[in-house]
Amino acid sequence: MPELPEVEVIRQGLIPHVVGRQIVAVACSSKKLRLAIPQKDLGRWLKGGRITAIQRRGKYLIFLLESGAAMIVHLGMTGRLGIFPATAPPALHDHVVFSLPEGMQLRYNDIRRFGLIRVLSPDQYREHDPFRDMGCEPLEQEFTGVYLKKMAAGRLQPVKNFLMDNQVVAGIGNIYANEILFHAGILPATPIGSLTLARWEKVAEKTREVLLRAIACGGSSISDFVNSSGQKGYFQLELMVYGRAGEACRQCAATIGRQVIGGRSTFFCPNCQK
DNA sequence: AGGAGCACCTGAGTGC
DNA sequence: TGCACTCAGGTGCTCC
Ligand SMILES: [Zn+2]
Repeated sequence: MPELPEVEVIRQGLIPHVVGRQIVAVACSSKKLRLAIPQKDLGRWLKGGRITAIQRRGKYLIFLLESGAAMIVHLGMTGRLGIFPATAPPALHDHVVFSLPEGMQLRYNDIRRFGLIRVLSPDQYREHDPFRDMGCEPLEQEFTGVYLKKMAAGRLQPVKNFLMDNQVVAGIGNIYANEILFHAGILPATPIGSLTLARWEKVAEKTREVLLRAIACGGSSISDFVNSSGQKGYFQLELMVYGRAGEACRQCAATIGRQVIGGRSTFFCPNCQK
């Protein structure tokens, strides 16, 4: 489900319900996500704490607490965060429930349990940047064609793998890597060593455009993505290549191709992308 | 360095 | 109705 746009949509949707509120209680299931849910630390640092901000880094959400502690959440493939009245019936695969004032709850649900929840104490959060190895944020000023060309120097991999490398750019997953390369007019298998600065500038520009447009659309709801209020996004209506193998290109009517690159389904227009 | 293959999970879809 | 198989928005491991 969630790449950068979906995570950002969730962040924005949660802010009015969660920031400034105190967490009255925390309840978790005993099933493990990618790692075990840190039940003890949730009790120690989240329960009774007040959330002062929700930040995003790549596909990670960071909940900051008044105490200086932090909770880091990654949604994996099927993770959801939603706001519900405490009276709403629990859903299958709800794994953590944060009770808020006025009978509301923040619930973490994850069918496949590829998600991740980490709690950092104030000392840990202050002394250790958990994102120090992560690449730059594609919506920040530092993300430019020059940055991409510099990071690509000496590497040979396909441009799609490079864009999905979170140590290069944070937050781009399979859907958006495919879409960005379509709009940039570059075939996904192109080795990065051969790209000129002008083409890298195009990649940077289209990355920003695609991600911002997807956020404005409320994300892509391919099968089950919903925002924190349970509503679907509609960027899937604007997808040019992702999931469209065998269909006609929406720009030139050529047949959209599919190949596996880096173990992931890759879609492209053989005519619009060179 | 980075590719291939696999692992972690559940569920939807397809073909027989 | 069941079974076998493929695929899915992510990450991280081992082996070459
Ligand atoms: Zn085309």
